[in-house]
Amino acid sequence: MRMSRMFLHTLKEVPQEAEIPSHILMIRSGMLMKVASGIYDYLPLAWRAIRKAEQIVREEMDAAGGQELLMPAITPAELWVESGRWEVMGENMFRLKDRHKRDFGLGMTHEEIITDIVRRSVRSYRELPLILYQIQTKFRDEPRPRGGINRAREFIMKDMYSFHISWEDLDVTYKAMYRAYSNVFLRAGLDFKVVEADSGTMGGDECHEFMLPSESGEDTMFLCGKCGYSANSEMARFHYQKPDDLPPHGDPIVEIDTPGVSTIDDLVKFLKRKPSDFIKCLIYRVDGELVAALVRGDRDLNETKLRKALGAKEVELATPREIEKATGGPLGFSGPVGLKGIKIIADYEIQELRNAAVGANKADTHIINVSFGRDFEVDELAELRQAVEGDCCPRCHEKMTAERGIELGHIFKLGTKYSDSMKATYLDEKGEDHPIIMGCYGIGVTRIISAAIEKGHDKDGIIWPMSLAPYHVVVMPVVSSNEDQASGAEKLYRDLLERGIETVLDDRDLRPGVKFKDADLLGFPIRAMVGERAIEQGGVEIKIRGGEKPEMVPADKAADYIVDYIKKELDRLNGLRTAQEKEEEYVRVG
RNA sequence: CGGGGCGUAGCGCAGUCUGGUAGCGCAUCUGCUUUGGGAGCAGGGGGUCGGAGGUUCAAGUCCUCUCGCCCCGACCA
Repeated sequence: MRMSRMFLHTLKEVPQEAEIPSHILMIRSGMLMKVASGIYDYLPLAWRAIRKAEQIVREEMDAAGGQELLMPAITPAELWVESGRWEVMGENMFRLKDRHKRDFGLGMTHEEIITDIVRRSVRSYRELPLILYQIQTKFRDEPRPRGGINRAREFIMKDMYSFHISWEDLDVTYKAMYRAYSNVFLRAGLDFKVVEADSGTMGGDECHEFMLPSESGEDTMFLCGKCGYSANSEMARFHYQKPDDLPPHGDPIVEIDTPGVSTIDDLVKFLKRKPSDFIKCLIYRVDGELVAALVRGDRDLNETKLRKALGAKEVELATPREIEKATGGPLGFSGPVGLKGIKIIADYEIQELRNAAVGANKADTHIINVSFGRDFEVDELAELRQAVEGDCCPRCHEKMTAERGIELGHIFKLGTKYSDSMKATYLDEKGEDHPIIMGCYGIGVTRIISAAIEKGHDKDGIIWPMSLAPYHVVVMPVVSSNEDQASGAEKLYRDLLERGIETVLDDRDLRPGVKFKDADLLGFPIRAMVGERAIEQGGVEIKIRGGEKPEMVPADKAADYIVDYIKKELDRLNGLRTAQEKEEEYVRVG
């Protein structure tokens, strides 16, 4: 590609819409253009990188026994109604009607569609296991798109689904996917971590997230440096040690006026006490029933833990009216003292509290000097609070660290959630009917690109891993109007093209500085320069993006040098993959 | 959905408080000079000031409504 003909518009200034490095650089480098919030044009350079990521994913999925297909993006409501997710997906789903007023949703994930395919075709246990996947544009009307293509409303995703006769068989594929996912990210040069996660509205059992540690990430993960325990913030448990002796109960409880003071922040100022001296009393609707959940004032309640502790399907904060009905007081003044007719569940820490302040279940009133066990009891103690940095590992009791991360992929054991509701069954050897056991596995393909830039950049621009770079090398005559330089560069350019190297020739008649800046911004892994110095010495200056000083290579060896370097670098990334494969045994399906 | 901020040329911004002929930098076009890290000079083009209504002799500026975008939070297959 000649840069004089390339559709490329780089920006010198930081676009006002962008905040995180990958978003800024994708716009500045002319890869990305916003069409609407969370909706982007992928311009030629971005598209080349995306296609490379896709290809890596495709190769690894095929190697792990997957078969690629393509499902529609426009999906009929009936299928979603069958699984119950037409409601569950709520406003996250883009919806439309056809001319006959029939309801459709734009695909945000395809469990329903694939389950429909399988139930209409698979009859026998002999056809299982089966692994199908697609790489396709997904649509999600995110409440808040952010970070450019990191969290977009339209994005490219690989979604894979597996079908089994048993949980044991699902395990085999799950492990194979775990490995295939690791391979994908290693080849993309991404140093990922795997964490336990909650399956949320996907339903199902075990699941893992593949995370790229990054400041720009939206998720927090908890990691134990000693035993390797890792979990996302939703799932992260911790070791709770009850103190051996607690201070004695203090003065008797007293009601005090707290006019209009209802948040912990305001109470801290009003009563001049620490946040940890308060008890947060949250009223939840748990599968239709109201429950009071207690955590210390400085803690956040983890709804996933609450849901699990109560063995419930759904937990949601109660409405102000429900709170009033349950406690007799308005929102912001709930407390456990004297609270009757409602189940109370508390975080373990609550039992340590003495002389705490709580809501009095009436307007503008709080109670102080409250002690657990003396002034109130609870129905149940459980781990309800969110883990924080410094909590101890639930397995080995070592201190854990917290780190931000970008979710690159997610694998789930679904079980029979969809096969039950949509009646996808197979016949076993005895001719008996059973629901098919399912797994599902997603990778954010476009997110691989933003993540790679998030990790691979410096003050001058992008530093692509060889495996994702839109082009491997830029050949640059330093002064295009100089005939020797132009013809030297042209020759190298043609040599490289002939040898199948993805090359651009910066033949634009611009000042050298502009071309250098663009080359750095666009992040080509290799820059081959033919300038005055090179011509004098009969060589080509070769500079590795992100590397040290350029190296002068004899002109007749330059193409070899570049070809070798690219091969070595791609081999290195592939080598990470095979090296890790040897470390662990795993079973490959297919 | 709650809180905060912003919409003025393709991009980045000033002008809005205090109403009076719409500006700057970058980009772009023409010419000349220049050429190893975002050149210089000269000349040119480009705007329904997000939209609608109102106040006023006069609105980018004041008032009302509305749309869009960004950030924090809630949410997140």
